[in-house]
Amino acid sequence: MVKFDKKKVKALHRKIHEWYEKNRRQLIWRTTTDPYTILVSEIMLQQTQVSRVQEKLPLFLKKFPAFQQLAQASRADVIRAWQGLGYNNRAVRLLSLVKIVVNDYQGKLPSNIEKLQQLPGIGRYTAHAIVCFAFKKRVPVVDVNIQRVLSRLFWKMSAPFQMKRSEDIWRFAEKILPRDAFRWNQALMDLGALVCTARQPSCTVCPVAEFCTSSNRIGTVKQKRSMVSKKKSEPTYDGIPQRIWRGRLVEIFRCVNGKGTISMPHLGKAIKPTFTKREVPWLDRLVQTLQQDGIVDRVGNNVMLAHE
DNA sequence: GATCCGTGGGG
DNA sequence: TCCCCAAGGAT
Repeated sequence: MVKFDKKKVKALHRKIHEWYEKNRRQLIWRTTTDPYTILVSEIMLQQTQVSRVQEKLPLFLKKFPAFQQLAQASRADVIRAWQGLGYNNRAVRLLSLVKIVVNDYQGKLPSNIEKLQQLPGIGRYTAHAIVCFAFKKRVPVVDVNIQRVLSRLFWKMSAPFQMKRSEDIWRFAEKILPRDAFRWNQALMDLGALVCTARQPSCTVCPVAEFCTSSNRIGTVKQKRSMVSKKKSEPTYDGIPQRIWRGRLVEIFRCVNGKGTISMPHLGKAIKPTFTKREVPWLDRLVQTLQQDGIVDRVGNNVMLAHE
C-alpha cells in the first residue's frame, strides 16, 4: 500500500472534478437514476464500448421500457434485441434477472450490494455501479478504467498494461472516496477513457499529471498485452474461434422470420458454406454449448432461439 | 486463477 | 492484415 497522502487526495478531488465539468462525456444513462435504465445500461456496458451502448440502449428501452415489459418477453425476443452487443449470455441472464425482480422483489430492484450480487449477471463491479448510480449511495466503483487510473496515480507503473491487483484498488478506492461518489466515479471513468488511456495516455493534457507517480513514464518498458496475462489460444475449428462460430449461428436466427426453426443440416450450411455431413458431430457440440447457455433450444433435428 | 463468453473499431 | 481492446461475470 502506498502511503496515504491526504493533501494529494484532496488536490486530486478538486482537479479531477474541475476537469470533469469541462470535459465529461454526454452519456444518456447519466441523465437518469431510473434503476431499470441503469441496470440495462450497466449490463450492456460489460466489456462493451460506450459508443455501441449509446446506440443500442435507446432501441432496447423502446422495445422494453420497464421491468414489466421485459419480464414478459421471450428469450428469443431479448436475444434478437441484443443484436450487435455481443456476449449473448448477458441477454439471457438479464431476462432471468428481471423475472426474479418482478416475481420476488415486487418489481423493484434491490438497492443493496449483497442482494444485487446474488442476481445472475451482476458481479462486484455492476452491483457497486448500480448502487452508486441508481441509488446514489457513497460506494466505490472499480472498472478497468478506474483500476488503470488509480494504479498509475499511486503506484509507479512503467508499462502500459501494468496494473495493481484489483483487490488492492478496491480497498484504495474506498479510502479516497469523496463525498460525491457519483460524480467522482463517473469522472474517474471519463479520465480513464479520454486521457489516461490504456495504450498511449495523454499525460501532457492530464489535469493531475503533477500528482501522478507514473506521469510520462508509461511506455518506458516495452510490453505487450500478451506478456502481462499470457493469453492462451482459444479453442478453434477450421482456424476460427468457437465463439465466432457461436456468434454466426445466433446471427442466423436473428435474420430468420416466422417460426424461426432451422434444421441441423441447413444450419451447418448457413454458418459454413463448405459444411458436410462429416461435420455434424462438430455442429452438434456447438449447438449443445448454446443450449447449455440457454440461448437456443433443440427439438430433434431442429434448432431455434430459446423460448420460455 | 485461468478460461470462456461477441462484436465492431482503431492503430 | 493482424492484433488489441472495450463501464465484467460465471465457472
